Amino acid sequence: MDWMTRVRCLVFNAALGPLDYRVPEGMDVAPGSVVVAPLGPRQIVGVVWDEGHLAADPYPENKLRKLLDVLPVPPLPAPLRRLIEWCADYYLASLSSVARMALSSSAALRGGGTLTEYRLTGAEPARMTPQRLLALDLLQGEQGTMRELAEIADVSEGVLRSMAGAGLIEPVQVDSDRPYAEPDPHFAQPDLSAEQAEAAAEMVEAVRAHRFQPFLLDGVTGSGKTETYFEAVAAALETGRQVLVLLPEIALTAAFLSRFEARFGVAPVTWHSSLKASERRRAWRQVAFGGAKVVVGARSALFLPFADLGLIVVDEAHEISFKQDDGVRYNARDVAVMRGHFESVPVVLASATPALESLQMAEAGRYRRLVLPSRFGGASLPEIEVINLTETQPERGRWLAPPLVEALQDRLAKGEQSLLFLNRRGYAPLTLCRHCGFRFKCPNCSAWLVEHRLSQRLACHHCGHEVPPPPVCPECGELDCLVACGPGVERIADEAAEILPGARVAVVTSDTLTSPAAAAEFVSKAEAGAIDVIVGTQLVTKGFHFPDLTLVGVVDADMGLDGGDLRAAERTYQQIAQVAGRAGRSAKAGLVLIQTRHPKAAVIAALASGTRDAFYAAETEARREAGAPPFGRWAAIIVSSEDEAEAREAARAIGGTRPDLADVLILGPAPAPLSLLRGRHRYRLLIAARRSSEVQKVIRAWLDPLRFPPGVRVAVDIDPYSFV
DNA sequence: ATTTTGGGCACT
DNA sequence: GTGCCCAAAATT
Repeated sequence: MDWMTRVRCLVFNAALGPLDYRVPEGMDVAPGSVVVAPLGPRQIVGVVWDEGHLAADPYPENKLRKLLDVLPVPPLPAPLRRLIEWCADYYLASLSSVARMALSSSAALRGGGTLTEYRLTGAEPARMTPQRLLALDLLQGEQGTMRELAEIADVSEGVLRSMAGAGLIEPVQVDSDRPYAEPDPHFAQPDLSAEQAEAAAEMVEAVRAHRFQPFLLDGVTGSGKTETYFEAVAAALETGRQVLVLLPEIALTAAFLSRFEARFGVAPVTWHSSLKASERRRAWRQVAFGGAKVVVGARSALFLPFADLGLIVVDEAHEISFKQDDGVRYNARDVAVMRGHFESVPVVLASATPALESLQMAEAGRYRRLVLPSRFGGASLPEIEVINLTETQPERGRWLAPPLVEALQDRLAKGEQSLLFLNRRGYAPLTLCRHCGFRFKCPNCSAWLVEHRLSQRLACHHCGHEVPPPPVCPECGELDCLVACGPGVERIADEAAEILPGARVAVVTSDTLTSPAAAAEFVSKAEAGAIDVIVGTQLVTKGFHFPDLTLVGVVDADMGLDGGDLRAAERTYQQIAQVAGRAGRSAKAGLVLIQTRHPKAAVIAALASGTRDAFYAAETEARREAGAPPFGRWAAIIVSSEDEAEAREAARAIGGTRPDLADVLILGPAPAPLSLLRGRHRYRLLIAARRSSEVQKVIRAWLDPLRFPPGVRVAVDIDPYSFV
């Protein structure tokens, strides 16, 4: 492209718009090329963008500087460039901040590199030791780094090093960014039910046609959604294209990986924030070069530069953790659909409890709804009963009511597993002094400190602030006067252990399952029957399949209902329906007991009677009448500063220039419910607009002219999920 | 964001 | 005039 003497680039600097550069003689660049450009005395990474896509006056020819270098990676593909533009426009973010998410491995951009792996030479050992015998046996056909081989052979690296010295093991130089083993679409053909086969066929057809088509795969818990969409994955693999599977939690990947490997012979490539730099680099490069066929990842995987994408799956698509709440505030579920649109590939949103927005899209004919109405393998859905806490109370100082206690004792006696669900980490959400009434509060946030007995800490769940529990009250100095108020999972676990002497109780939260390895260990213990009672937060509500789990107790069904959140009822429904779905997944029937003070509340009644559609219909009507999403467009403007007065003043200034429009209602500014978060004082404005209004345009025109002191941050949240 | 510049001011 | 500090401008 030697005609292209000048190009416009996105540069990775949040404060700068697109910049023009001259292309030096002999340099080959195209839209999407990742380049190094001079900026003042420095060098900066940028991406060559499409002619005519970024509005700005052309920079005078005589002031242009030359690009310095093109980095050795494929240019970002056009569908990804369109996605970046769409995200920046829709979520009111800068192009460079969105583009940065696509270049999320700086090491990958430079490329190249080798590492040394080792394998058996097949030589006969002159001297044999027990360790060497073990290694020779277990390392047959294996190749890996010293560390990996030591792990496989269960011997120390020293043993292997001596074997290398004796010529039993030889080094092999390998490309550190080599392609991954390819999944085999025919490795293990599953037996699908007629329902599953029918749903799979539709998805497979869309994959083969390379056609944009969103699917809402709506199947009850235990209906085999994963096996069904695996057929679409297989179809994409058969045509040589790549697949992206998004999961809401890293904790779920362990279970997913083993199911994937059972179906396709090898594990997929994983992508999440805790990858090491070298793993991240290899994954990024192979996604870009096409040597990573199936990537399973967290929401950030959405912006990977797939060479030839054939399918996107969003599993547990209703999960609110797909909404990113800092930096670029995007919803991965919605961005996935847009990426499918730009890539011309189908997008599968799989869930047993779809988001109301997704159901509405299906209703409107925009998404194709595929229904799996029954559990796989003849298992039936669990029976659900409500315990009315206003009539049937737990003993004083306890949280489990007698019917739940009896059910737990019964399951323990039968050797079956139980699951107690409470969406609250730690031992107790509030600690106070019974002498003077002092309450432990976070110094950086307007929140109480949560007692964690396992780690002996009082912790803030918002900013990570931690202190050891003091022996005396910090206010009045009284000894032994601190009392824990309210239950957390740790406290429920203690109670379960008291009620059920000898029972093996496991607490499962993000505090205890800190890594995929820890998650895998929990799963294998639970599957082996080494756990009688699981006490967990939302982490245990989905993805797990324990055949002997027959009782689920919901400790406090009302917890999520207060707070006046738009999605409170929907979220409560989803969480309880999901956790209920853990019960009775195989031959033995399941029972779910829901403790509530509001048995008549619509969401509880719907759960008890299994009338999901009626609940969703009523909730949809309520949203329609309120003009709430998906029938209206909502947005939030969050103003924050370490200085309270400065934040208030900036919010007031924004409020003072609000546009006056018929179809846009603007509320606030008001202090945010969490008025202090991580040391920043926060104010917010809420914008409720008609669906037809161009709310992004309105907000841009409103905020663009305003200037704020340094230290004041103004963030816009389109389609907000968090109202704190 | 980072770097350069330029103005105002105290000091010599 | 020189040095120093801070705000404003420029970066393609």
